[in-house]
Amino acid sequence: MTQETKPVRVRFAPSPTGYLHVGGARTAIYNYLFAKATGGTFYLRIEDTDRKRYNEDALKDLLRDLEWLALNWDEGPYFQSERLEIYGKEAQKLIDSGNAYYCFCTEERLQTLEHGYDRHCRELPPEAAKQKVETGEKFVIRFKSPLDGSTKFNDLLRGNIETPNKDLDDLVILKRDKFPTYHLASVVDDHYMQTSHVLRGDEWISSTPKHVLLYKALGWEAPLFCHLPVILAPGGGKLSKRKGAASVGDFRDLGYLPHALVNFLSLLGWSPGDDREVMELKEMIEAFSLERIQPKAVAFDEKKLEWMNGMHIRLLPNSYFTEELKKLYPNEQSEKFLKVAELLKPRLKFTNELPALSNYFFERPQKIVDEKAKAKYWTEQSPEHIALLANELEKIEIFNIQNIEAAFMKVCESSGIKLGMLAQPARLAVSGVGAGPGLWEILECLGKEECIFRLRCVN
RNA sequence: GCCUCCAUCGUCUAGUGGUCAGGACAUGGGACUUUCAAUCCCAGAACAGGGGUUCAAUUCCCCUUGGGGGUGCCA
Repeated sequence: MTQETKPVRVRFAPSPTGYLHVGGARTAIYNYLFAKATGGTFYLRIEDTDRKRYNEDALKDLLRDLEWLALNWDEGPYFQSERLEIYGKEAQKLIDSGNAYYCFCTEERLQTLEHGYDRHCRELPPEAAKQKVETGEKFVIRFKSPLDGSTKFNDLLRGNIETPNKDLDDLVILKRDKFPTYHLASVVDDHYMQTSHVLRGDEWISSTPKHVLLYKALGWEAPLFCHLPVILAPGGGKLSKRKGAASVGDFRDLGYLPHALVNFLSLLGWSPGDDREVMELKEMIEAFSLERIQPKAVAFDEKKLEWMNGMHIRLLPNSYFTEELKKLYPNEQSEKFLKVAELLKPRLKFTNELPALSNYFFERPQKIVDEKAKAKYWTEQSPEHIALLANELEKIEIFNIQNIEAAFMKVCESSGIKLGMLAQPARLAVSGVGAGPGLWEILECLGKEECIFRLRCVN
């Protein structure tokens, strides 16, 4: 009841140990969308409590990737490694209240155990334990899980989940190096940072009862939980680099638009409830609700992502492409950029295809590079036909599409060949490749002088 | 092994007791006859299986099967 009236505060809490995977990105997206949809706050927290796996580059990449995706956080990043004192204090509170205990078991001893920790130190008298601590013996602090009864919580997607306490172990909350484990750190932070909803991957479902118990032992109200399904590789199984791109950085390098990725990822496990798929961020925010997330694990279909990227490329303003072209060809005059942008926009699938597809508009092709098209369309008579075409084009006064087409038709008629056998060789002569925008458009864009030069050059 | 979550076309999904089970990607075919795209049209394609509950189950319950996750001094 009270929780419903609490302001929404959600977080993305990655651990800087590797690249930001699409699964993590989607978790971030859902947190972001939920915050924006409810007028809440989205904050970033870095869970860097594992000193062995900490990776500075991973942290940099993570921040860069989130920024690239435009998932702008309202607060943070907060770093758990800077909050050690707080966790230590809370762990001490749990000791004092009898909800946690010191454990002095060595790693060697733990390794001999077959089915997890056997609660060996649980019944050690507090005084004895205290003495050991004071003499400098190494220890961890474990949570004292109840031995009977059960713990339940309400998952926003799955409803009630109840776990018998006998299945819960005495988890470590403070490690030998005085760093907290995820369990303690996230509970403490989510409390003090007033997190209203915990939206995280569903690999956390089985630890949630332990977290609920921790909240209870600390006398706190637990946030609402919503466990998000995982993203699987196309054929099923874990998503990994081996099975294709898996990290946000990979997709950026492949030429995907950040918003296309965000749009696609948001639809992996969620739908707006109608048939909309290609959506602006604003639309997604307006349509977003937790209830519409599916609990089912989903497969990553890169073909659909490709399609969606194309859709978003077509939605981009022409100015995006003219700016890119300006960067690629700084010495060119700008009125050409708009024409090229219009011609290329509908046939781009990836933004990084622009250099290769636009090249011949600005630089003369050295030779015909498309051997396949050449084999299909180029004949012994082609140079002759192209010469006739060049002559015909030369006569044109107003070099526009209509007149260019008429010139082609005239050559076809006079030499009795099909249009394809003239147009394709001409395309190869002018652009070096066998595929692209309409030939008349290309020629018009190139201009009369340049066209004739290129055509005559081939001979 | 034990615990736990999940289950609609190949894939992402709509659906919440009575629907010709809808859409999208992908696939196949067609149109646009200079190419490649884009675009438009058409087609094939699903309720995992078995029990219940009900006049009626894709929809509710149980079991099986399949898949995921957990079982760390990793997150």
